[in-house]
Amino acid sequence: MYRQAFPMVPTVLKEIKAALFQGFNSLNQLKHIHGRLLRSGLNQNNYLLNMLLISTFKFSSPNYAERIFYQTQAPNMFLWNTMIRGLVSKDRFDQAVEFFYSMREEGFLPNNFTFPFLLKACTRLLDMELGSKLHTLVVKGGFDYDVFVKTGLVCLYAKCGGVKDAEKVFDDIPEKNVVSWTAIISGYIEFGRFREAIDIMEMARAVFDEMPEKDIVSWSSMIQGYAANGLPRDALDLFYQMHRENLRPDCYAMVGVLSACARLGALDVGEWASRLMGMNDFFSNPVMGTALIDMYAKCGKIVSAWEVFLQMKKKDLVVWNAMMSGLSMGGHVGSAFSCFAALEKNGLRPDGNTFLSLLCGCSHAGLVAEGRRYFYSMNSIYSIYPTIEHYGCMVDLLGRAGLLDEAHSLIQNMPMKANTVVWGALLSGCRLHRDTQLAEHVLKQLIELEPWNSGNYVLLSNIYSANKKWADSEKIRALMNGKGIQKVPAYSWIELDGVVHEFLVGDTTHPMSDKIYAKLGELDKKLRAAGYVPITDFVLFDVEEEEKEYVLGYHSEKLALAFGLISTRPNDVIRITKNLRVCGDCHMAFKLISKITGREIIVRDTNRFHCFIDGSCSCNDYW
DNA sequence: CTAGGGTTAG
Repeated sequence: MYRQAFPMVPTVLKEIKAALFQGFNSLNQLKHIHGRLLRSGLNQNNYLLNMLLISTFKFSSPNYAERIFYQTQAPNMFLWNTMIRGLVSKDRFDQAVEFFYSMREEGFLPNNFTFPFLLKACTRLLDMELGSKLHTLVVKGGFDYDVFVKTGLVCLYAKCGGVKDAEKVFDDIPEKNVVSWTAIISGYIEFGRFREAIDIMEMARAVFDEMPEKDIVSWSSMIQGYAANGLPRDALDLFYQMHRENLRPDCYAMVGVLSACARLGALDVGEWASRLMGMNDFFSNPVMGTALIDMYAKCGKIVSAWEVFLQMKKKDLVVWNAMMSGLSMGGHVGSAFSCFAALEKNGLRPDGNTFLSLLCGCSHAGLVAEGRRYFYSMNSIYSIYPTIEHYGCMVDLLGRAGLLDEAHSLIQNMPMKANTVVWGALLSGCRLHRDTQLAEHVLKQLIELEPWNSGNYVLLSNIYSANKKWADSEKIRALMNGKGIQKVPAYSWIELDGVVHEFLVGDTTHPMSDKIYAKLGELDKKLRAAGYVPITDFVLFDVEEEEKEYVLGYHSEKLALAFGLISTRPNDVIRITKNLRVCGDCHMAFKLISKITGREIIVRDTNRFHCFIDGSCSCNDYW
């Protein structure tokens, strides 16, 4: 049917404008309006087209947006900017940059609105070459004064340049605002991934304390930064402070605090924090759900983790991986295997992390054959190349099972250079199976890779002593002392009423120290009566000879346990977290203590969970 | 029409 376009324009224009202002409920509705625009001859009205484009990106249809754009005869700056912004918002960074080049070919110069989008694309692409060019263009175009543009540059340098460059741009911003302040904080935090985290967080904190105005983004960035950079207690402190200042956490702050709780094993805090939000937020947002699952799993409450997992509406691969990793750590390997099968049925493809969870689960359960099968299937079925972490898991698996030669030859044949994690895994195997000869070789590798780590020297010298090679033993001691090497202290902590109590070996600084030691004395009597003898044969344990028995009695996990026993009600479960692996002597003592006291004790070490109930442990003494 | 923030594994 032929329609005369012109006379209809005023009414159609009104309708289309109304529709555009109102927004659309579906992409089809949008396409319908686009059709009307085309038929009415208004399809070259850039103002209307721009509104249409923005809506199209809202519906996640960058391809359709492109079609609209290419039908436009004379796109103006607004349209170019909207396209670039839209593509960036859909993570199509390469395409955004291509659009930028076409734009310049068409004779348009980027303006102050173009640069922030472009800089973001550039940042995400980690393309510093393009970044430098953009910086030059910014200066040439005279957009140097613009806070928005400058903040984009701060982010660029922070992510793919260096903090120094980021600082230079930041200092130069004439009128800084919350966003630019937060950008430089994020820059420090980002940098913490490569450098000494503690210093970096101190720098970030200095800026945070100094900034004139903070908003939820600044708070959650700091919280997340603490959590991710090994300072989860500071993350909690800051979260509490934010709460005291009556700022409601949003999903980013929530993810940050849950991640901190997961690292600390602080279940009560985690549950309290999660209740500050509606449960639906966790079920509908995969990132939040993952954080909650991980928190529950790492705090040993796997049932709750599973419940969250079941209720989540959209489960992406990360959600599955977190669940599987939690199951593996908790010793529920069979469930992790089932998850793996279910994941594929749900149309997802496993990635490297999926296999790390599986291999870690096999390792804890001693399932050598299954582990080998998964490991070799990575390449042959899924075309995933094992990384050094996968090799580390395999060495761990084989080493625990006593297949030390196979583990060693795996290291020698792997396509990359072994790191300390891999050698460390083999060393654990040597320790478990009392192979001092191989351990000697491993320790030499470790000393080469980390000459600052005292433990390696102590162990090697112990081995020499055990083999009566006194001169060698003495040489190693001298070498170590000459370098002024210090030990990494082991510590354990326990959470009570939202407060984290920390203990070092032989710690006497806790306010209840007297009672704790009294309790330990009482326990020791009962233990010895029950037939416990301290294990002091520790050639392959990093314990100084003369202090062995003394130290064993006051290991950090024992102090935390004694404190837990006197500070909780008789039937409460005691949850302890340790920054290193739980020691063999403590493990034996804890089993007996769980029987003597009738308590359930859960210890999370760097590696796995140990649930002590009625005299036995969930790891079956295999860890 | 603009800039800053997140999860598993390390």
